[in-house]
Amino acid sequence: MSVTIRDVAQASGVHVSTVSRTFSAPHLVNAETRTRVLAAAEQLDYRPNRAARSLKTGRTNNIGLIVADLANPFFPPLIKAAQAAARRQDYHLFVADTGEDPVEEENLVLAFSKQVDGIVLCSPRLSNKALEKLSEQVSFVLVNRRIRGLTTVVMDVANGARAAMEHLVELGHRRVALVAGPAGSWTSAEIRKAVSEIPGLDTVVIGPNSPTEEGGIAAAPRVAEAGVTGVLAYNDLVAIGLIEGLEVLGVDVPGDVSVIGFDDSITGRLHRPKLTTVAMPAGDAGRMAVDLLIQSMSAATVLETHLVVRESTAPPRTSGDRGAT
Amino acid sequence: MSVTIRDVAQASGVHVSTVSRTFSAPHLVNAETRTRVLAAAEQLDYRPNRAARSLKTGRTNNIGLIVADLANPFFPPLIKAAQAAARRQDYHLFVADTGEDPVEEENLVLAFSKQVDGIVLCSPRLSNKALEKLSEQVSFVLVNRRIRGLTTVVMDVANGARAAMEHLVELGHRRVALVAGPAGSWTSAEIRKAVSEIPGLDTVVIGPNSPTEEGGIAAAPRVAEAGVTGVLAYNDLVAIGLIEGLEVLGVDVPGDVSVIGFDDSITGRLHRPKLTTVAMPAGDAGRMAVDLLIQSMSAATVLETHLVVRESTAPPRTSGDRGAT
DNA sequence: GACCGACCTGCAAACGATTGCGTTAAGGTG
DNA sequence: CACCTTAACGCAATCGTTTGCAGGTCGGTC
Repeated sequence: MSVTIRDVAQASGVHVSTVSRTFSAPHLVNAETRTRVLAAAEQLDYRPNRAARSLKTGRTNNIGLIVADLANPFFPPLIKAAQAAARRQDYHLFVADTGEDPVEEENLVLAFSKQVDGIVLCSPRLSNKALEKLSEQVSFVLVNRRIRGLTTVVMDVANGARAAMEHLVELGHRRVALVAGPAGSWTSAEIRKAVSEIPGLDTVVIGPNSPTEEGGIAAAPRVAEAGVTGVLAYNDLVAIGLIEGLEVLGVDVPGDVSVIGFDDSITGRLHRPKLTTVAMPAGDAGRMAVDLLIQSMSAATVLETHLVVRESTAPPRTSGDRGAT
Repeated sequence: MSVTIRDVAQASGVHVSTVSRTFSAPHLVNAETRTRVLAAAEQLDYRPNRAARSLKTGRTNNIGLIVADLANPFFPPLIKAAQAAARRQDYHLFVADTGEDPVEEENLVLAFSKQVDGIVLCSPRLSNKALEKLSEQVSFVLVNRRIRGLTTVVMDVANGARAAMEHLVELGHRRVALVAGPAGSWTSAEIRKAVSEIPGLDTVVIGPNSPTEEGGIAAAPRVAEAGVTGVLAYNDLVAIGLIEGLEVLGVDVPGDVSVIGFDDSITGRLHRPKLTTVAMPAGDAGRMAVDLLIQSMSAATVLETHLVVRESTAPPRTSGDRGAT
């Protein structure tokens, strides 16, 4: 049926072990023999059987990537970079999404565990305890979730949130809302904590919310009632939904209320008004996570974020002239 | 190290073959024995080794999904649905993107071929000949590319393009542009052909273009010079880029020029002006493609598209009153 | 000229599951 | 009671690689 190491051995007149070595330990085989074997392999179109290889070696050269929601524009750039990084080192990438469901998340980890060398877990919703237990079965690196003792790559959302709030303060806003993310979200908690520590700002927290456009729309009435002039949303999707919901309620952005998103996703970038947002290095995170996994290093990496000021923020009406000078 | 079928056999006092059968052919083993084996497996936390299984059986229970560009918002819903469909049948999904590069596309197919039971190839850029040759090495299903003899799932873009153009005609437009996609794109060719057959419409084709926002921006000057009042763009990203580019040139959408996109992606949905676009059943396509692959059926499936009229289209200035009645 | 590395290469036992075949026991039929 | 069928299970070969071990050859050194 398919061409095996044995066929190549026969064709080049050597033993199978020599063929094996020309691929996995070339320095152990004579240069001349090696070229002969490679020629035969080429001619027969031989391709090693990864199942057999991993059965013997215990390594699969596969890695798994689990995200909360593939359709959330935050993830595709991360996945793309992760895939490219994996491929560069001859690894293949399994991808799956949990639909924000912790149970499914655990099932996926378990399902992957016997078939990958490691897992990149993005924005996990499982408890610390559950994650620590799982880490005994399979090695993984966490993205945007920090747990002592586990390898992590996190983005500095706290700093991003501070920058966003400072931007609002500079524009003259004093009373602002934080439209938070889902309950189990580490980043949402980080943002919340960071924001609460900012002095001179009257902050009302609205949430938890679904991290989607619908979440933003649903939060709009509560934002409108809160009497705020500025909003930091959990992500771009929520920000956009919020803007849409506010529009329906007759509230103008950025005229009446300024809105800042999170992620700097393509959807936010192309939205009108152009979204002021906190840029997240999703691609860097994806790449680093798989590199750490493949080198099987343990580390706690922090990636910088930065504020991108565009058009969804402006001075509040009452102090408009101050910001317009 | 890890718990194998042998451990389970020992723990439950039966032969390994019986354990194997309780998992892969339960009806061949006595009910009582089966529960005993299952209990032991559960207690030992046994999980079958897929490498060993696929080595013996020749099947991997993996499938590969290759797309042109993971960051293009058209694909994530397709990937999400494909992954869900695969998972429902205990398959896992490899994902990779080619960056629109035919060479990388072929490399990926080859790299996957020994490790999957089949490949879903979305919007392939390879030649018919190359694809036919590859199909001898590994079975695949093509999405949005029709080739006789190969299993395909295509969306009826021709009909979508006709509906879009008819919409423009009804609004009073007579001279329109088609901002085409990349050179190797089957859908772009289909759209072009369909549009050329529409009577009573003066169509200028602009392209090929990169299927991205940048592609749209780059095409804007040529659209402005073409003296058209309506545009059908290759996809939402191009449409949005085009709108942005036109805006810079002082051309208003939809006031001066109407623009229609393709895909109905999230990015287009959230854009302002709300994008009139041809909705593509990406999720359906992803699901069907993996289902066809798993059932290893060959078929040529056509999925319907439909026009979604929103706010990026309006009557042309010169006959505005006609459309406004 | 005996001995010693350094290099290559062959041998064969694994890795963990699947599966055709053979054996045994139980039950049914005439 | 002899015979046959069926159900349940054990036996052992096998899938394609990897890798520790054991030669074998060759050139160089004392």
